[in-house]
Amino acid sequence: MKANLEDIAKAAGVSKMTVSRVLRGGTGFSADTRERVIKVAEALGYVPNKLAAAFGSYHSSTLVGMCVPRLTSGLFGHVLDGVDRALSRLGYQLMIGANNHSTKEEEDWIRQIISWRPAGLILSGRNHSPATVDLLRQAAVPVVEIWDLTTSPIDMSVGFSHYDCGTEMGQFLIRRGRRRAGYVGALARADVMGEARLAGFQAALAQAGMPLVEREVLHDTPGFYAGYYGLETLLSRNRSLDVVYFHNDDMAVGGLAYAQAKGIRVPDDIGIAGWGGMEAASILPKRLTTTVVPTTAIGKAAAEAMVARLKGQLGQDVTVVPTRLIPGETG
Amino acid sequence: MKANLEDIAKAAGVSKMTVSRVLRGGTGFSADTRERVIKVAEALGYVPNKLAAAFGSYHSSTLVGMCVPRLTSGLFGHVLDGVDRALSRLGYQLMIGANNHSTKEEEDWIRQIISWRPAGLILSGRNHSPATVDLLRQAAVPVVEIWDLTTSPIDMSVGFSHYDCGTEMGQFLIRRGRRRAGYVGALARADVMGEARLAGFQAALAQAGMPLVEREVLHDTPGFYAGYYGLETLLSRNRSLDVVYFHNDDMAVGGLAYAQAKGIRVPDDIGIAGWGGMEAASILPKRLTTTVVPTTAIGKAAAEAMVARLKGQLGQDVTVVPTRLIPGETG
DNA sequence: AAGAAGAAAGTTATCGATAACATGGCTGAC
DNA sequence: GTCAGCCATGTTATCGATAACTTTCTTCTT
Repeated sequence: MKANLEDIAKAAGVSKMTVSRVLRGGTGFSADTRERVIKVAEALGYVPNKLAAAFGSYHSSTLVGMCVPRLTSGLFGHVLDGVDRALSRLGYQLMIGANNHSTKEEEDWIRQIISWRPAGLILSGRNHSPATVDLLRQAAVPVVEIWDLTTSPIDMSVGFSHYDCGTEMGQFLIRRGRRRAGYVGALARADVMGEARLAGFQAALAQAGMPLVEREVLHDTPGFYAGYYGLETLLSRNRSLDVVYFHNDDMAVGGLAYAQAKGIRVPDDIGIAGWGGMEAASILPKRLTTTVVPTTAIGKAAAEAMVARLKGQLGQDVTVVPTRLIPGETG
Repeated sequence: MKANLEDIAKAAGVSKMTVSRVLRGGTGFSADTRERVIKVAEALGYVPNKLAAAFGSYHSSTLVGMCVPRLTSGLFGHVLDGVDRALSRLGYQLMIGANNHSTKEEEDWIRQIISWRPAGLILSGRNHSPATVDLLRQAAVPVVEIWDLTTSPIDMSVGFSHYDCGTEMGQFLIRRGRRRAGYVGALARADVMGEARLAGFQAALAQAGMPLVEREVLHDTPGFYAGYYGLETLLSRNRSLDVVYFHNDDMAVGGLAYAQAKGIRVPDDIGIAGWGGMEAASILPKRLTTTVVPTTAIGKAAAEAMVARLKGQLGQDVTVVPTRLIPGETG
């Protein structure tokens, strides 16, 4: 890595500062100078040093950190994509991390990231360790919390209410005549937002005077297998259930597979509802009853809120994105 | 962000350099000094400035860049996860980008990333623009290319042969008695590696004296819908096919759904084979015939090769990871 | 007891870009 | 004709940590 501003300056017969101004596309130089500098920079194969730029002035970092629960989650893949598309177009770089649903791991990650003096951070979830909140406040870095909206944000936030998702689905299933509901989840302590959906679901049942008949929460990745075996466990305990709400679509599809394998008719014998809106769910023989989350839009909105803040514009502090309940044919 | 090395040095009554040595866990200080410095650093809530560290010395960057084709790909989500787990444990940070199967976008991304002087880069694929190769050579940055192994690497590489995947599947299907094969793919020009699988597949057919009867390549995301409509198109052109090889599992599952919807029996009327090993495929009523790719292992191996290089150890330049053909019940 | 060897510090220069301020030349208004 | 004011530029200081030396102080050997 050879050429720096000084080399260009010498070759073009101007000062470093003028080169800097030209290359950043500012003002304060003639068209003639501009052309000369750009030509020289290209000839020397100049590669800017953002390390130096960001270090020298606290305003010029183009680094944005983003922390998701798991990198293998299909939903968050789309959120990440939405963020990346919006940010990279504007010249920002994305640093990612996974917290595995642990506030401790999130704190460790933030400690690392903060030391890079990022322009902003995007976090998923509202659950942070006290040390994390301290750290963020001290660093005075813009923060967008995405995914959940139920509590008050640190700074900005983009998302929806998981509780409301659960309530809406509960009410829908009751309207469809379901009376004996069960729930299959995963990672109870860790995934606060899954718990919020369950709480909303139970609230809807309670308001209609029904209990949650049975629940099973596995200590496993919330995927197909967990759904399959979760439903098996639930039904082995109680055959009278007429609908099961799953932690997410992956698990619901697993449950569907179990029902099919055992000759249990869906939705006649039992209803099945998921959450999240995985792509696969929409092309099953029977469309899954679920709640679709606008993942890419959340990512895009988060990136835009961040950029607005960085540009000093007055952005919205809380952005609510609508989820959509898909009636489907399994509920 | 207040405290820096100097503040700690003053408060502890030592020099900046000593503080630096202590906090980096080097040598050259007494146990007494060490304790004092660490206590002061904690009291002041010191957050290191990696920007300054990386800028000041070219050896201390802990930034690794990784570029994948699409962030929404389930397979690459797992690769990313493997890389992240291995790297973050060692204190490295991951900067990501997506190239959307375009060497131009990859080049743009690399240009951005290089200006952060990363310790290393992980790229997916072997197809790079000449300018990219130049840039990488000039920057003298360690590079791990993952995913495909068929051509000679820039630096290090981790992956397998897509061509061989295709050949193996072709031979397998022939052994199962298939004679009239079709192919459904997507994004032909862009996804070089999908094309390599097809080439291998065709080579296997040719060696057995069979042609590829029919092929359909959609200009669409290689997902469920593309598979569904791809098979529909293929069969509308030629009903005599007895097996169809799909670009990936997502598309194969879409094809499976189409067959089911139209009452076409699988594997009796037609065989279906995919590639990649998506989780969902393994729990379908009939296990999908496919090739499983060890995604997480590839990520882990790539990260380890990178770290070995960064630590000056002599690592393997080419790591071959085995793929596994799953016979399944649809082929 | 003198000198060598090594541990525990301190000093100085440096990385590359940018902010903030300083300068010099030209234009236009009165 | 003069001076305000703007434009194009140059100068200087600075960000925080680290590499490479240098210095000081022990300790051990012969």
